[in-house]
Amino acid sequence: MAERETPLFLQGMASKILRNNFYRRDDVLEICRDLIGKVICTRFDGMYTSGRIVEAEAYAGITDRASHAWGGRYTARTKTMYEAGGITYVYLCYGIHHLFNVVTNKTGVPHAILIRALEPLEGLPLMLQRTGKKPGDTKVTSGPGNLTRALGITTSHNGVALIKGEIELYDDGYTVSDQLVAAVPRVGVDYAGEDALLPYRYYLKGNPWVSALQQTR
DNA sequence: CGACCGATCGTCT
DNA sequence: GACGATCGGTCGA
Repeated sequence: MAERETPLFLQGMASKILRNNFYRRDDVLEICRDLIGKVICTRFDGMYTSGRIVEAEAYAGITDRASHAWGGRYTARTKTMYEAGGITYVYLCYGIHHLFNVVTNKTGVPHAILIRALEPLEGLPLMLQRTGKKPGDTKVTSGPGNLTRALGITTSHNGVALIKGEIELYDDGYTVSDQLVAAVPRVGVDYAGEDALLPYRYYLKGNPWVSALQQTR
């Protein structure tokens, strides 16, 4: 069988799929920052979409009160995070929203990164159809719940490896200087006490697709 | 604008 | 039985 095809827009570019050596590093903050500017592609039932990551949050495992794995919680839901990096962690939030995370680090260390916003690259009409949004609405891929709806990701994709063709991340050579990356507290984690103040939310400064709230500069 | 609220259901206590 | 790593609508200033 022929090698799996490269996404159309990446052909001819100096692009490469992110492999396990990218995800299985120790520093979840470093990986989170590195994800800013990378490309997510999904292909479900022949329907293809892609977008560039402009916002993400790190969840630093058992010592992080904001993480589902805080204190070493190991349940049917959180066990995915304890697997080796390079897979998804997708869970249902508020009974409505499917939130997409990338699992990092090695087996037994439940680190994860929540992808919060994308700049659409390909398949925007399909994203608009999936979300019921109108052309020009930047909320189509802004916010973790909106983003998964646009990409077609649901909890049925929990635990899927990020190199199998359904959900993949790429480095297409687009570079993001440190000057353009902001690090601020995470959204919606007031329950986490002082850990709610940690600057674990990274975003591309000035990018219109970044989800609302304190777009400092 | 900002504050508030309902939706909706899996997960954990 | 309570509570979300959210969103979009409404209401009032």
